[in-house]
This record gives sequence, C-alpha cells and structure tokens, in this order.
Amino acid sequence: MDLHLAYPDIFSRADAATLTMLMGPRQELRPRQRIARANVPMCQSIYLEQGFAARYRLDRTGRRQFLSLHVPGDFIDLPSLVLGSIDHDIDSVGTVVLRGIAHGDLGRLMAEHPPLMRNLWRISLMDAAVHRYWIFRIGRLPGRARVANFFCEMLIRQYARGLCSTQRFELPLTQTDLGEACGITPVHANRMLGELRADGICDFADGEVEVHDLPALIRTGHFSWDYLYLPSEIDGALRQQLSAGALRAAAQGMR
Amino acid sequence: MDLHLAYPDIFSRADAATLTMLMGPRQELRPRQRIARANVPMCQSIYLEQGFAARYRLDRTGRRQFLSLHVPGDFIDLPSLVLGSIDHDIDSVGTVVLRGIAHGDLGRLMAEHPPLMRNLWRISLMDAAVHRYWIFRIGRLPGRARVANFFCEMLIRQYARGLCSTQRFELPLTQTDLGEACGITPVHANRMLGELRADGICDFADGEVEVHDLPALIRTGHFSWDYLYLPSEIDGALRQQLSAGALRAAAQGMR
DNA sequence: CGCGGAGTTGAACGCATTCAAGTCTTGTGG
DNA sequence: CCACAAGACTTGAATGCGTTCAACTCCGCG
Repeated sequence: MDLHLAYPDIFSRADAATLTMLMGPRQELRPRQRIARANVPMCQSIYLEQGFAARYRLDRTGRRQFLSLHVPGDFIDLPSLVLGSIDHDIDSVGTVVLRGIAHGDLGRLMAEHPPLMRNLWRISLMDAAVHRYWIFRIGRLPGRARVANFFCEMLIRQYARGLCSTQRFELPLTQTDLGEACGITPVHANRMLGELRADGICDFADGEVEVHDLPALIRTGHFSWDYLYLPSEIDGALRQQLSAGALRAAAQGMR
Repeated sequence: MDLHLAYPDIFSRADAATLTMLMGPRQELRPRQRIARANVPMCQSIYLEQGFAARYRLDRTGRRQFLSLHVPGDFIDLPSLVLGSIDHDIDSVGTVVLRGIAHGDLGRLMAEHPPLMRNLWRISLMDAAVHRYWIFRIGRLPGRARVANFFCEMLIRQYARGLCSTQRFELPLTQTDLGEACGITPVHANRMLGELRADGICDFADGEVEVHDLPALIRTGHFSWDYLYLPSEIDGALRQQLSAGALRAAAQGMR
C-alpha cells in the first residue's frame, strides 16, 4: 500500500514519494508480535504497509481492550513523534509489513516543508475521531449492534483504500480479538456472530467477513461513517452503491 | 484560567500572551447550551476559560454518550481548525466562559511561528490519549470502577491546573450526565455513587466531589494517570501526596 | 498420536437496565 | 404567598443481556 493511495486527499504523489524515500526497509512481523511498547521512548514512526495492528491496554486481570485497530496503509505511531512515547502497547494482528520513518528525518522534512506538519496533524485528528466513535460504540450499543458497527467501520476504512469490495473484506482476528475490540467476552462475540449469520447479514470466518446484506449490516450496527472524513469521491461512491443496492432490493421485493 | 497556567509545558508565557491577544471577547453560556454543532463548518477554535463542556453523540433513542469532558483551561475544538468541522456536538455543562480564536489568525500565527503548530498538535494528541483511555474505561471496567476511574481523571486533570486540592473538586454534572459519561444508566450511576459513599471513598453532591480516601478511589477505579502526560513536577507532586497519604494511613493503622 | 488454540453450545448466575413510585428542591405563575 | 410543575435524586422489584463456567468438536502441528 502506497502512501498516496492510502491518503489521497492528504499526500500528493510528490509528498508521498518524498516520505517513502525516508522510510526504512520493509520489516515483516508474525502475528501477535510487539510493534511498540508503552512508555519506551521512540525514535521512529511506523507505516503499516500491509496487515493489521492493534493498540490495546491490559486490565488488572490481564485481558486486553483494543483502543484501535489499524488497517493496511495506516500511518501509525504519530503520537510518539510529538509526545516522545505512547502510553499503551501495539501488537500485530496477523502478519504485518512495517516501514519505519526516523523522527529526526520527519522533523527536518517538516521544517523545510511546513504543510507536511499540518497533514500529519490531520491524520492524528482523523484517528482521534475514530477513537471517539469507539467510545460511542462501546458505551451505547448492545453487543450485536457493536459487532455489526465494528464490521462496518472495518469495511469502509478498507473500501476507502481500494482494498476490498462492499461484499467481502479481510479481518484477521480471532473471535477473542473481536471481543477485545468490542468490549465483550469471546463467548458472547461468538453468539452475536451466530445471530448475524443466521439473519443472513454477514459471515465472519477464516479472517474474512463476507457481507450478505450491507444495508442490514449498517442498520443493525446503527452505523454512520460521518466520522471517517472520507474523500468526497469515496463517500459519493459508497452512497451510490447503497442506494443502488436498495433499489435492487426493492425491485426484487416487487416481483 | 490563563493559557500558560493551563498548559505550562506547552505554551511559554510569551506564546500564551500572543495567543490571548488574538482571542475574542469573553462569552458566557448557561448550562446545556450548544457550543459547537456537528457538520457545520467552523471558522474559530474555542478556549474554555471557565466551566465544563461535553462532546457527545446521540444514539438512535436520543440518549447522549459523552465522548469527552473538557475542564476549565482546555483548548477545545482544535479538530475543526484542521478538519474544518466536527462530527459531533459540544454542549456546555454548567455555566461556561468561552473565548474564540479565529482560524485565520491561528493560521497566520502558525505560518510565522512554526513551533506553535507543533504545540497545538501536541494538545490534540493528548486529547486523543484521553479518548483512548475512555475506551478502556468503558470497555473493561464494571460500573463502580468506571465511576471511580472517571472521578480520578477529573480530579487529576483539574489538580494539574491548580484548580483543586486532592480532597475536593468541582464537577457540575447531574447523575444523568455522569451516566452518559460512563456509559451506564442514571439509576445505576446513582447506585454506584451510593456504594462509593457508603464505603467512605468519596461523595458526589451539588456539583462537587469530596474525596475521603484517594488511594481507595484510585484502587477502586483501577486508575493510572500515565495517559495524561502530566508535567513531571505535577506527576512528582501527586506521587508524593499519595505516598505521604499512604504513610499516614499506615501510621494510623499501627496505633 | 496427542497437544493446544479456536470455535461452538448449554446452563446458571449476576450485573445492569427498566419500570415504577415517591421525595426533595427549585422556579414560576396564579 | 402559596400552588404547582419540572427536574434531580432515591429506592424497590422484575426483567434480561451478557458473563462465567464447563464440556465438547474441530483443526493444525509437533
């Protein structure tokens, strides 16, 4: 995943090329490896070229709560660039490919080229909007809607990068991981998945979600994607797909 | 609350003075008034000179989920400076005093004085760290611990600004608001407060929290403040207070 | 072959919600 | 000045969603 493709409205091709020049070598990590550690001073930020990565905090009993889940193409660990370190751990979820960018290089580049700083800031703010939506999801939605809502986010974030269609997307989590993302137990996650499957809404297996009825998934999850700040073309494409799907469904219903 | 006092490690006295020059007139709002609206283009950011303000999202049934609660001295609505608008509403909680800073003025100032941008970015990142901790609180802690944990955050954020001692602090919320912050019902919030009171830990009434046993409050809330990125003097002062309190408690226990 | 992790399912329990009633305070209008 | 309405707080009782405990299957791997 190339930086310009990942953030088309943030990095021009030229900016993306400059940043890519500064990146260190590709580094592959296996599942459940530590990417960044809490309270350890960092000297580089990380670009998640392939794969998924989870930020999480442990509770007293040692169980994880995911704080966010990064999808391929995310520029992660920007907080450490400005704050020096982070307050939580980040692990790979599934196999990942990372590339580091030294804080020093980024600092020099931002000094020469100030708009870059604003662009990176913008990415941080979009991440923060996602954090806030997670608070809403976990605080207000019942388990079934939580899972559906989470799937919607993962679908649309990947769709926006051209990584999937609206029928199927990658999500290399175990059911336990899914529970840790949604704040429910693995057993309950399993049951909610069973319901979504039985209702013909979607099917989660083998690290993939197959979406059978996207409008129903969105409805069940009480989802709206206003918080994702999608480029307007993508937003338009999505709306079109959905209304086309609705028309098709209505036509089928009329037969 | 002066900007330098609110962010001593971010804004020097000189920077704070410059920014304060740009601020519009003080504006007082009564409780539960709209400060910023979702999806409406903003042309100014807001400094919360006095009082409390809540970001929230409504669920389908019209109930609010707080996404964050700003305390006096917070620079709020920085997201709108970079993103243009926000995806949720912000209301006053209790009476507030606001001062606006035009995005245009901020933009010019950042252009002349690049370090300022990094400092504002830093504030955004500290806010994001708080968001993440809210996910943890709501996702992993049972009701009683959630309330205690939330109180700890409110205490320490205000303590760090010199707004309170560790014995008592302002929190002009109703029990319903508290429930909306912690993701529980008003009735349950009431019961958890009753337990904390009965256990001699703290007492929440009339918009104030009286802390009777801070170590117990922290323990009950499974709280740690690593995510608040406090200036080291403040962090040190807090640790000292706590260990002094523990020693005093131990001495009393030995009598 | 046997181990361990992931997924599945049943049953009992319990935390939190919901519904409901009642108190108290505050502010407003008769 | 009092009556009354509205909102905040409190408490009880019933319900139910989600957790916990437990058993069992399936699959990949040593």
